[in-house]
Parts: sequence; C-alpha cells; structure tokens
Amino acid sequence: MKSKKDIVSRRQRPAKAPLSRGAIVGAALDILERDGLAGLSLRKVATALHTGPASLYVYLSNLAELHALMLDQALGEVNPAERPGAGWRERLKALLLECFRVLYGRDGLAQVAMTVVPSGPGSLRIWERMLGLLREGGVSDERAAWGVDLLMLYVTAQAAEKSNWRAGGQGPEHAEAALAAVSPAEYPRLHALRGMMLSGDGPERAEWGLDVLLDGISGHSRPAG
Amino acid sequence: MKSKKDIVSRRQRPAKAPLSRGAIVGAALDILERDGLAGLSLRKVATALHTGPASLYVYLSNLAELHALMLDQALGEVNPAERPGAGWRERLKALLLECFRVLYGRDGLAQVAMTVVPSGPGSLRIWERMLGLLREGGVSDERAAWGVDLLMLYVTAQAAEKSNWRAGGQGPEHAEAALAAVSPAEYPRLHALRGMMLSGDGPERAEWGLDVLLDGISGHSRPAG
DNA sequence: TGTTCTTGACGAACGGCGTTCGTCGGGTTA
DNA sequence: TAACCCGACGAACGCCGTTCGTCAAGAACA
Repeated sequence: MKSKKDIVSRRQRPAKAPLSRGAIVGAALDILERDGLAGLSLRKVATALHTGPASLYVYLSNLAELHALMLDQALGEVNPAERPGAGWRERLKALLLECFRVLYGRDGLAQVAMTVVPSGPGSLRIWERMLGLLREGGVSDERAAWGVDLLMLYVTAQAAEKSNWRAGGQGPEHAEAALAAVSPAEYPRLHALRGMMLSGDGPERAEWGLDVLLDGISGHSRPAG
Repeated sequence: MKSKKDIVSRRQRPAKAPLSRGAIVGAALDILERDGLAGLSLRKVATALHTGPASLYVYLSNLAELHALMLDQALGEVNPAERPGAGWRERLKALLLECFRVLYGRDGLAQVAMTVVPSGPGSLRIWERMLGLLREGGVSDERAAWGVDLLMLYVTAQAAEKSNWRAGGQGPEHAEAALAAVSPAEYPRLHALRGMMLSGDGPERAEWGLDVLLDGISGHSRPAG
C-alpha cells in the first residue's frame, strides 16, 4: 500500500497528536466502550492512533499496565454530588454507588478492576474519602481500614458480575432458565425461592448490599483482629 | 514425524482413555493447578490428552464452557465437615469458608468464577444448603434469597482478589510499596492507616468479612425490596 | 457377508493476539 | 557540520481459539 519513502504523508496529517500515555489511555477507553473488554487489544488501540502496535511500548510496559491506567483514569471521574445536609452514611453510599456506576457503565471495566491492584491517584482519592466518612461515622480505625477494602471489593465484584450478565449474552434469561429447570425434589428451597433470587435490577441490589455491609461494619459486633 | 499410514500406533497405546468430558475437565484442572489460569489453554489440554485441539470440540462448544465445567467440578469438592452441635451460623460460616478454600486454592479458579454464571449441580447444591441454613437462622425468604447471592459473591471476589495478589507476582509487597509512598499531606487518613489496610492474611480477612455480612443480613435493618 | 451411514478423532489452516527486535529518521546537542 | 539520542514503526515470533475437511472404525442394514 504505502511506498517505503512516502515521507510526505506525515505532512498531510499535520496534527497527529504525537502519541502519549494520555492519548493511548483515551483511545483504549473509547474502544472498551464500543467493543467491550474482549474486543480491546493493543493492536486496535494502535490502529485507532494510526500507528503500529510496537509504538505503544514506548509508553507502556505491557497490556496489564494499560488496563491499570484505564481503570485509574475512569475512577478519576468518580465525583459524587455534594450533599451539604446529608449524614455520613448517605454520603458514603452515594460515593460507593458512584463507583458502581462508573465500573458498571463501561463494559469490562469492573473485570479489569478485579484483576488489577489499584494504586493510582484515582483510587487513592476514593479510599481517602471513604476513610474520612467512616471516621465521621464513629467507626474505629481497624474496622474502617478493613471496611474500605470490603466495600470497594463488594462494589467492584457486583459491577463485574452484573456487567458480565449483560455483556456475556447469557444475561438473566440464561440464569432464569437454569433456575426454572431446578428439580423441586432435589433442591426444594432453591426451587421455592427461584423467583426472588433474580428479582431487582443492578443498582437496586447493589444498594441493598451496601446497606447490609454498612450495618455490619458500623454495628455492635466484635472488633476486628 | 509420523507416517501418514501409521495406523499401528493406535494399537501400541492400548488404553488411551477414549476422551470424554470428564477426562478433559480433569486434565484442565491439573493444568490450572500447575500453570495457573494464564497458562491454561485448550491446546495444552489437548496435548496432555495426546490429541489435537480440534478433538476437544466434540465435547465442548468453546473455552468458556470448559471453564464453567471446571468450576462446577471443583465446587463439587465443597463438603464441610459435619458439626453436630454447632449452630446455624457456625455451620454457614464453615460452608462459606470451605468455598473460599476451594476457590482460593487453585490458582485462577476464582477468576473463572467471577466470569462464569454458575448453574451446574456443584453450585446448586451449595446454594440449596445455604438457603436452608439461613432459614434455620430465622432469616426471611427475601433476605435469604439475596443474601446467598451476596455471600457467594463476597467469597468469590475475596478469593479472586487474594489469589491475584499471590499469583500476579505483585503481591502484598507491591501494594505495600504503593501505600508506603502515599503522601501524608494529600492522603492523611490513608497514610495513617496504611499499616492496618494490609494486616491479616487471606482466611482471617475472609472470616471477618463474613461476620460483617452475616451481622448485616441477620440484623434488624429494613427488609429487602 | 457386503454395503452404507454415522460419528469420534484429528491435521492443517485461518485470523488475531501480545511482545520483541532491529532500523530509520528527525531533533537536539556538542 | 557531525555525533548522538530516542520516538516511531515494519516485520516477525510464538502463542491462542476456532473451523473445515478428511479419515477410520464401528453400527445398521440389506
């Protein structure tokens, strides 16, 4: 296609945004949104930036690092609306639901979050805010430290599971069929409650789980350790 | 290497276990244990069974189905010791910790569990038992139905995260370094609690989280829906 | 018995992937 | 002007999941 000495082509495309970590991460997030995690590859990102795959390795050491950068960039958007009058618990829930929304929104992002150990500024900022809110609620330092981990783990896992159901094609209808076929003799309890197991949409169940967790964390049960 | 008409070779290897779903899943679980999830491929499974990759497609429709079968087979091993005198909560915790043990034990199995929607007999049996234990504890049907989902999600996610830390090479030392480098000015709370965030080993934190969840589920908070 | 049909097994190939290597060429520095 | 550095990139390597067409061996049937 291209002549080996076609240097002029560079002139014809004047801007070409000289390739940078930010541009790569941005293009990758676009592709993630359009094609999902399975459809994201370094080669596609490179093509979107009008270059070859090798060029990306100047800014990335491997695919996992790109995943981590994408996650942190996305978590940077987490910025729940201020609620001046609300108590610590409402604000904490709002923050967590905002995390859920971001992770659940972009297909596959939650999967990435389950794989990567987050350590960028986007995650740190969220952790810091959560620790502050738990302290405001009178939760002890020990419980707060482990509680933040638990809360984020829950939000991430819930988003991963639910967005899997959505993206994998085998959404509720697949699970519904499997539960409907459950033998009443072998699994009586499961058969009886099969309707309730799948009720409620993503955010609704996420919020219920958060209430359970917060009840448990702020509750009167024995201290950690 | 092999002559095109070397039919005798079949006679030289008399047994050759004529290939079956069970044999494939067994070989796959062996490879998972040895090489981890990233090291598991259909081609390796085929090689282990002395055949080519195409042969597996008689028994599997794709890789995802193999993953699901592996997960269900592994969950079939979950069989906590009977504790005649123990209460429902102790027995439920034992069951969940047993799930954690199985998922945490084989590298990458928990990742698979986060991807696959489990619907085989191995999972159904566990759900059924959990529903029974929650009912024994006086938990309402609504809370039990959602609670089982929440408990299994937690156990799976915790196992996935922790086994990631172990297998990814970037275990605690990576997270520890990241937390140690946190700026006290920007993230004071995080800096102060950085020691506590990483304390405790896998099972210890898993058990703490279970207590929090069970407190929340069996607690007095508002009903679901 | 001889013939057709079915079906598990498999070699070969396709397209795509992450990653590496060597090179090239423009901009900076000496 | 000459030396050097470094971002960019073509090409290739070795893997991957999956598909296609073929082939042998047993079952069904005449």
